[in-house]
Amino acid sequence: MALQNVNPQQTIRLAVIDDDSGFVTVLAKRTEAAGWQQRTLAGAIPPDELVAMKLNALLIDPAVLGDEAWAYLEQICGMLPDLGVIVCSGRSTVAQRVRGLRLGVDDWIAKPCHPEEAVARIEAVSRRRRRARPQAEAGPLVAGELEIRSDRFQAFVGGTSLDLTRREFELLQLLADARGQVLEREAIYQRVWGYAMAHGDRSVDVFVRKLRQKLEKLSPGWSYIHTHFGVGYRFDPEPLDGAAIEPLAEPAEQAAAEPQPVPSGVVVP
Amino acid sequence: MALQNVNPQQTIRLAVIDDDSGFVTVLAKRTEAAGWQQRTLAGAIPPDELVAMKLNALLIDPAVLGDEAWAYLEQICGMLPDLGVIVCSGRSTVAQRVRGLRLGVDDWIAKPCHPEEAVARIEAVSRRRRRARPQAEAGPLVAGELEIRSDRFQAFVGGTSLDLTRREFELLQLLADARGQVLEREAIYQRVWGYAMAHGDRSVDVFVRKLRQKLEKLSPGWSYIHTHFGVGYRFDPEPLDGAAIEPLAEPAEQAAAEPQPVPSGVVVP
DNA sequence: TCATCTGTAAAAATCTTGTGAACGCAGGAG
DNA sequence: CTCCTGCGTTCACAAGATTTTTACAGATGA
Repeated sequence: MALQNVNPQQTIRLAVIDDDSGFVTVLAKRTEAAGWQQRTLAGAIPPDELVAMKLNALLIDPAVLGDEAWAYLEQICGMLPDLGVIVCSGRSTVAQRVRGLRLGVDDWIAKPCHPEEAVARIEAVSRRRRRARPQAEAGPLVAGELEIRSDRFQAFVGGTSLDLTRREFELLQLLADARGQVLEREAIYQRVWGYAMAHGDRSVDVFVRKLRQKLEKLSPGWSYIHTHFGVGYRFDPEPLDGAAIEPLAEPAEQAAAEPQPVPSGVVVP
Repeated sequence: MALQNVNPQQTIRLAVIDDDSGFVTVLAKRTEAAGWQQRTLAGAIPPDELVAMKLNALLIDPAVLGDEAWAYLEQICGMLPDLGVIVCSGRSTVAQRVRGLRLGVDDWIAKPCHPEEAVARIEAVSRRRRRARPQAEAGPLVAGELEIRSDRFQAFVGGTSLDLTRREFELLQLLADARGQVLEREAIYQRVWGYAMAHGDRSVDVFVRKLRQKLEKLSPGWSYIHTHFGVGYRFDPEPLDGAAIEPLAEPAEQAAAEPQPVPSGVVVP
């Protein structure tokens, strides 16, 4: 049970890259009052470190970064589509602001700016994540013979653990939460790994294989993760039809005649 | 292979509530150039009508609404969580902007403002909104016996999947979304493949044939894709004339068994 | 009737996915 | 401090699926 849920909204995790100590201090005061977690960064931080901070928003004054500001913004926005990026700059031209917004910046504020407005804009940018996430409280999710317990970061079949690693569990949970919906690889990667998938990355496939292995080991007779060629994966527990039964009938006519359930473990295009 | 994806995102549907005709006109020019669909509204429009317009974003000058502006903004933002709302006002105080942003407004621009920046901000807001809710809304599209489910990248007839590949599905979805409108090959190719069609490319024809095949297999008795000689294709589900059907025995098997030379496409002069 | 345009089918070219194994890294044990 | 072990990442292939190309016959409209 989460006691720290003081704020019905959600506590926003904010990082600030700015050397205007006055502004940063005033801002920190406000955000603290709002129950946010704020951290000030010295300069350009590698994207993966930002991921590790699990930020909701990043406020950045490009002046701090000098010439590398544009490149950094582009990198950040490209790799972390879920991170709200707000630029807070001194003088700027329309062309600069347009360039920034096109790059993926969510909002561009002019300095000096009232801290209250900055807070409101950060909030507006972060607002999208309001999607109900009752996962922490929701009871164990049961699917087929599988029981997914987010409180244990583990899945079980008949009481025995699948021994999933963290990534494996997160992937399984994401797929299972999607409830029969096809998820594209990019979307999966984005949500599990936290940043944009590089072209040609096969991590998702590899982890799906690991999951399938562990699932089949403890729950043979069920098929859980289905491949959609050219698209992605879909979670949907299906009992494997006793393969022993009817290997005789002709598949073609049968297929045309009745709305057969998708054959087990089959690749659905 | 030139990947000049003109439309990385989708085309944005924008509505404007503003009586500054000069600004609106200039804006319309820019948005049109960007391939967006823009519409100007006279005043406060009921939320359900806004829903019907399937908008991505709404640009609004509160001055047009007078005293009801705040109430209207609150109503809109509360009822249409998927709509990006941008306020573009004349003079405004920090308190007003903060109030608006807290209400749910996504961005607040000061007038006069460069139309290019307005466009960029609308784009930024739409981008964020879109990421927040990938595909939850689009309910299944039903046409004739056909049910197109974008959450599964698949179409069904009576619960049975057509087993469409990704391209086939995208083509079908494009045609079906066009609702009875004739689409030229070039336009189809541009939107499904993402780049310009080379002269003499028959890909569209080939995929239309594949679609027709799969459609007829599961839904004989209906004609979905119609050819317009020298132009392109049009999606419009029509029951085939009763004379042709009426096989006393099982229609499904029969249809599946022999590839009847029935013209798959009704040619409309 | 002729020049095009479209429907079909099948071969050829590409792209995707499943899989096994090597690699590198970080934390824990000894 | 070094060695081991678990975990995540990347690579290389093979097996398949899908897409593109090609060729030809049937349609269409002038």
